[in-house]
Amino acid sequence: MSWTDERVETLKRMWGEGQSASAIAKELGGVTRNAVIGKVHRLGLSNRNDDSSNSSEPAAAPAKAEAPAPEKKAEKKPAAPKPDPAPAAAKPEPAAEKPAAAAPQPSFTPVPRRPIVPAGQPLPPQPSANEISPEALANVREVEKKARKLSLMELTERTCKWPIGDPATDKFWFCGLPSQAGKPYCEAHVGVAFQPMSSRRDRRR
DNA sequence: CCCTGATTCGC
DNA sequence: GCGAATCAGG
Repeated sequence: MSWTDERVETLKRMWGEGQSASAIAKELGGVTRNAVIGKVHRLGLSNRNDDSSNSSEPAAAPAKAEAPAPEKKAEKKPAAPKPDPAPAAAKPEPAAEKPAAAAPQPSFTPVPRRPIVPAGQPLPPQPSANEISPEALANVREVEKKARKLSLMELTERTCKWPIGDPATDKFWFCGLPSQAGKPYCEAHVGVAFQPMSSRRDRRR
């Protein structure tokens, strides 16, 4: 498969939507996520540094006498310090108001909403606390019906640790569904626990 | 172990 | 330009 205009377009669209490279690769077919990532980089889509007024200087501009250091086999420490300015917060979607009055409420509301204050100017927004998409909440209710109802001891690295019920009674258990990679919750619960998903551009490497 | 994106480098 | 291999992190 080659990168036709159409395929590139799909790539751009999905990447812009915050889709993962593997998801995009799956959608396109015939390519691996590596291929997608590679393409994304070549297209200059990886970082949101759309510096329109920038035409030269990739990153490290050798002022004058810069030690070339060919270094054919740079195994470790390529050394590429790049200042990463705070990413501007993006607003995924407006979301509705009070989608579910009788939400499950895991007793301690694990909703670590990300502040993300773009050291900028006014900061008037101050959105009204929660803004979870109705679908997400509906999904959660659905998911909790088919929770595996695991006990604390049954939880593993890959089980959703979203608590359900009242810890003070026997009517308490954990979701237990397959958790998302690296996350403590399953997909549905990740959806209500975390809003953003794509602002992870801070690699020190 | 699962996943994510980032980077390198032979082709 | 391409993408597998590898790396780094969650």
